[in-house]
Amino acid sequence: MDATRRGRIDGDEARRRVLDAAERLFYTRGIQAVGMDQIRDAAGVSLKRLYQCYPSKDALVEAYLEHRDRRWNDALADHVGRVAEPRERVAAVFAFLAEWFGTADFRGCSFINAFGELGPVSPPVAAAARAHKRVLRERLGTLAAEAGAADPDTLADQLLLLVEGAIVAAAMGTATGPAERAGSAARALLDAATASGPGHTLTSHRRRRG
Amino acid sequence: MDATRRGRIDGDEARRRVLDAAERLFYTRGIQAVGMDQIRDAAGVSLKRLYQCYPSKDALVEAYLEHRDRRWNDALADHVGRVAEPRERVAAVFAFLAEWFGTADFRGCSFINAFGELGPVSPPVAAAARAHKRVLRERLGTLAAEAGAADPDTLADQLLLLVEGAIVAAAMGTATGPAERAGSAARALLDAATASGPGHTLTSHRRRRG
DNA sequence: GAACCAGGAGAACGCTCGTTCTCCGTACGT
DNA sequence: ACGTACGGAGAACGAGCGTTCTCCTGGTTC
Repeated sequence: MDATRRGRIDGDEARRRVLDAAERLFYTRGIQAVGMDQIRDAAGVSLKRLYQCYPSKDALVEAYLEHRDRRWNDALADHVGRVAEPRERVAAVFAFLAEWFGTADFRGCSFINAFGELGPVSPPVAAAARAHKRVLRERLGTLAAEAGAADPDTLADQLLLLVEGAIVAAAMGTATGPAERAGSAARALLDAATASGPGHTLTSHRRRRG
Repeated sequence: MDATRRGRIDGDEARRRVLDAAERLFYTRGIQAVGMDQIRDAAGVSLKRLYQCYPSKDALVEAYLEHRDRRWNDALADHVGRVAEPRERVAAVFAFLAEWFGTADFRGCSFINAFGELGPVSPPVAAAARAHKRVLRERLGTLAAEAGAADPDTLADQLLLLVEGAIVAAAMGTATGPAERAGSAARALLDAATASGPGHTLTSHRRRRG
């Protein structure tokens, strides 16, 4: 068996194309709104092949969420990893959000959307969404601790609220510049949490009007 | 025609029961997951009557969102209205959230959920969700201005992010005590926004570890 | 009491969609 | 070159669901 053929596509290639198509469609239109036929059309594979790759729509949804989780976490880690200074690493989270919100096909958080859509009906979806957010919460906890917050747990939760809120507001268009607003709020909270705490860094960034 | 009969229920009574049942079911299980038959069963009316009250599922969904919007706004206004001191009125918003999150059937924000589920497919649902959030954003803007924020618009957006984030985190169970965490963050932001602003109230509430 | 009408119960219809099956062409092995 | 087995296209199947229709019961009116 050759590794790749022309005309008839390879198995791995098919899996990749199916997952790509599913991700784009599920994300932009919602999971229940897109049928397997549309995914087949977008992926350019036959229905038989599609079901060889993923035995059911549920399995495909699970793969979609897993893939999204990995890509999103990697992108965030990449953004944060480019910065060394602890306080700026927190800021990098919101810079990442700003960039993400500017994406053409941005439509909120796949996991919040999937949870709202299927959470009560599908335990796997609910679990995937919670797992995704748990990882994010832990990352924020690390950042808060590194930045010298007096109470990293509290700050981590507050940063999480800002991130979630910014994503939702960006998706619905209810706040102007949600990433920047969330970022400045995060900076203020970080200032307050480190000003009198034990890990005071003396690098006092003031906000514009503060 | 008598106002109320036994056995065969009145028209208004039917509308009320249908809307109540729809609200409970749509909210707890999601809109697409609930069929008209289930609403009929829960409301205890005939299918014919159901379609007399609401000519389609779409119309019922719209009525559901309208009703939820009014009830939620009224409850929030009630909570905030009991408090006079401007800074405490902001805090009352998060006290309201705390109470709401403690509700037995709490499952997040109907509008965020509906938007995630049907936003890309149903313009009316998207519009209703945006309208709901716009009202909330305006209320927060008023509260921020009353509290003497130097930049009420920025603070209003940040409070909105905290509220949205708290709701999402509460629904998914990703933060511990989201309402309280959001409330303390709001207090800190309010402090920072009024400390050097023109409308300084001198009522300086300090956070526990601040 | 008889005609009539409103309302209830649920069958029926048509459509969508997830999943499977059938048919056919085509590339590969001997 | 010929049989074979795999893959593609799409029909087919069955379930779910929004919506409508039918039938029947029971009350109201002359």
